[in-house]
Amino acid sequence: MKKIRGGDVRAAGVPDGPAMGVALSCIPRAVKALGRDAALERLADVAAAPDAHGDDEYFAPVAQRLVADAREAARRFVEREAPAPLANYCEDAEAGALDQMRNSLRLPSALRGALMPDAHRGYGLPIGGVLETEGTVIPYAVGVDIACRMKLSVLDVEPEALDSGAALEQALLTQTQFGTGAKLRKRADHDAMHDERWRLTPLATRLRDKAADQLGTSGSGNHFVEFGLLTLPEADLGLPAGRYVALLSHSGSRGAGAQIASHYSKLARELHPELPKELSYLSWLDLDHDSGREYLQLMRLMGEYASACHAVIHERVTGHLKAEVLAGVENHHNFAWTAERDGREVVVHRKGATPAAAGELGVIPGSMAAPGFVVRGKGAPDSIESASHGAGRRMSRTAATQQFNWQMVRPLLRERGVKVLSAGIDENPFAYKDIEAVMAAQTDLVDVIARFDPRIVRMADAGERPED
DNA sequence: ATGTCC
Repeated sequence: MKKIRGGDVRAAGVPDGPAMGVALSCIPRAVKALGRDAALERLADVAAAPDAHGDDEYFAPVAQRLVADAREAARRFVEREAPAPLANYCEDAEAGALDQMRNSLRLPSALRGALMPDAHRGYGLPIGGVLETEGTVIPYAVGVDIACRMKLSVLDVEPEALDSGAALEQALLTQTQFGTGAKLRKRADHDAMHDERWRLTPLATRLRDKAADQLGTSGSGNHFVEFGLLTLPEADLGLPAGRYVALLSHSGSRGAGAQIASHYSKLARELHPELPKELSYLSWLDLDHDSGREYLQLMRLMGEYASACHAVIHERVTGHLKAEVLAGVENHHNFAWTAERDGREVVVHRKGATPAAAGELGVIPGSMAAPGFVVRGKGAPDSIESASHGAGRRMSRTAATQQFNWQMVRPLLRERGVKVLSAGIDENPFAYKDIEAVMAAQTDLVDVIARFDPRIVRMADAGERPED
C-alpha cells in the first residue's frame, strides 16, 4: 500500500499549516480501519465541511483544528477588492462622516451600509450610519450610549395646560434628574433590574448597583424630557385626530451602558492590532467567540435598562400630574439587531438611526425649538429599513458653545413659545440642521403621522441660565 | 454619551 504523504493530505483539501500535522497524525488509525482510499475520501469530506464533522470518529481533531483556524483567519483584517455597497441619503454629508461610512464598508464582514440624512462625524461609524455585517458585532457601530432611545406618551391632559405651564413645569422639576452622576433620591425599581444577565460577567455584576441608583434618570448633552403639543391630523395610534399634550424623553443606558461600551470597544481594539489606524475604532467582536456573544447579551440588557429608565421617568411625571397615558411610541436608535438570514447570522447596527421596517413606529425629534415627528416606517430595503434619528448637528458642541449665548437664542424660543428649564448652550436650536429638510430627504423611508412641538423642555443644567 | 483614564 502506497504510504500517505503530505501531498495526498493537501489534495484532500487540508491546507498547509497546523491542520496538516493533525491530519497526518490521525491517518494511521483511519487507514487501519477504513483502508487507504476510503480514509482519504473521508478526510476530504471532513476538510470540505469541518463544521459538520466536529465529532468524526477518525478526523474530529482535523475538523476542530480547521474550524479554529478559520475563525482565527476571519479575525484578521484583509483588505477586500471592493467595498460593500452604500446607499447614501445624506446629500450634504460632511467629508468626515462619509469617510467613516466608507471605511466601515471595507471591513471583511460588511455586507452593506446606509447613511441617514442627519449624518455627522462620530467615532468609528458616523452618527446616522447603518451597517450590516455577517458574524461580527462592532461596539463603536452601536455607540457609546448603548440603547439610547426615544419614548413618547400621549396624555389625557388638555392642551391649554401647556399655556400657563406651571403644573407641567413642576412635574419636570420635581420628577426628573439630569446629569452625569444623577440618581434618584429614592431608588426606583423595575423588572429590568432583576434580569439574570446582570450576573453574566464580573463587569455587569459590578455595574448593577450603579445602574439601580441611576434608574429613572436622564444623562447630559442631548438628553431631554419635555412636554409639547402633539398634532395628529388623522386618526392613528389608536387615537382620534386632534391636538394632544405629550411627554417626550430622550435618554440611554447611563453610566452602566457607557462602561460596557468602553470595555468591549477597548477589547475589540486589542483583538485587532492589525487594523489600519483609520479602521481601529471599527474593531469588531466575532459572534462565535465569547467576547461577541457577551457584548450582544449585555447590549440587549442595556436595551432593557434604557427602556426601564424611560418607563420610570414617564411613570413619575405622569403620576405627579395624575394623568392617564392614552398611547405611546418608543424606539432605540443606538443598537444592533441580529437576524438569521439564509443560515447566516446577520447584524444590523444602527448608530443614531431609527428602525423603520414597514409599519414600525418611531419618534424623530428636531430640537428644543423645532418640531419632532412620529413616523411609521416604509421598510425601504436600500436604507436597511432605517431613517434619521433627529435633525443632526449642524456644528460641533465646541463650535456651538463658542458661537452662541442664550441672549442670542431667547428671541427664537419666545417666538416658538418654548420654555427651557435648563440646557447647555451647545444644544441650542441653531446648532442643529433644519429638521424639515431632513424629513424631506427621507420621504421614501418613513411616513409622518404626527407632529410634536416642544413647549416645556428640561435638559442637563450646564450652568448658564436659558431664561433671564 | 461617560463619576469624561481602573
